[in-house]
Amino acid sequence: MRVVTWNINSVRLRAPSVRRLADEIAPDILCLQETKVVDELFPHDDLADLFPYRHVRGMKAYNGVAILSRVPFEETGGRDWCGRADARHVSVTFDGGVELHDFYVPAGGDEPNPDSNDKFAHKLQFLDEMAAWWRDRSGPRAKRILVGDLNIAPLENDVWSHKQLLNVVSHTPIEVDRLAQVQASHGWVDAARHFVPDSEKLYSWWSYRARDWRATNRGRRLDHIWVTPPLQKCLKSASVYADARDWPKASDHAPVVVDIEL
DNA sequence: ATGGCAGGTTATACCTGA
Repeated sequence: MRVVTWNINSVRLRAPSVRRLADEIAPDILCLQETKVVDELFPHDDLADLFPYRHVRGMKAYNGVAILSRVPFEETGGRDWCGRADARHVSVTFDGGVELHDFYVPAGGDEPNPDSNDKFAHKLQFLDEMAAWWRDRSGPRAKRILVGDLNIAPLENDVWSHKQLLNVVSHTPIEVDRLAQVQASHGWVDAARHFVPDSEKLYSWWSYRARDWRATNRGRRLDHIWVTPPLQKCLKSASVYADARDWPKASDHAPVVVDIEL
């Protein structure tokens, strides 16, 4: 089973890129973030032949998440966080009981100070609610997968310069600590780092602002795939499909790919 | 050291991204 997560930065603009991704790497399950479209206008017709099963939750202009699948799922869910109906979470349950959750964590604005920056306060609250929710959902033997744009690059080699990004939102110690609490709250295993050692650079996002993103390579690993301990031994491979960052009208995020033997 | 880009909007400047 190939699970892919991708911040697509507008699913209507890039529906053709979903087709190309399907052609090139054939995901069984594709989780999207920043779809930026209300459910009524989601491009179902463009994608139904590739992914007959779809659970989408969007809003106008901002955020929005979607799970597209070649294999059926039984139940669908997703909840609001921080008291806002802002389309940042959907979930599905597959035959056999494997749960999949797709998140889009708030970016957090510019200034890493929750007292002066409401967006950063929102990000921290979102992470705290996630940690509390997963802590309360007992069942360490449950088979669960959590994917998404978590908007945090936790490790030193998840960014191009640890020192230069220490005070930049996405890599500040306060966020990294909060994300570690989310991870610890349910025993989540970082699937990408299960295969790529911490000593090795690994990114999933490169800014649009670089003239040549590949040459400067100032990336960050903001997109993640986590699994619960019972699925750890099922992990077969993990990678970032950076080729997609070079496609015409590319998203600034590249897809993250994990193969799991379910 | 700085600034650089992109998507969406009852747009044609401004918000958000990170």
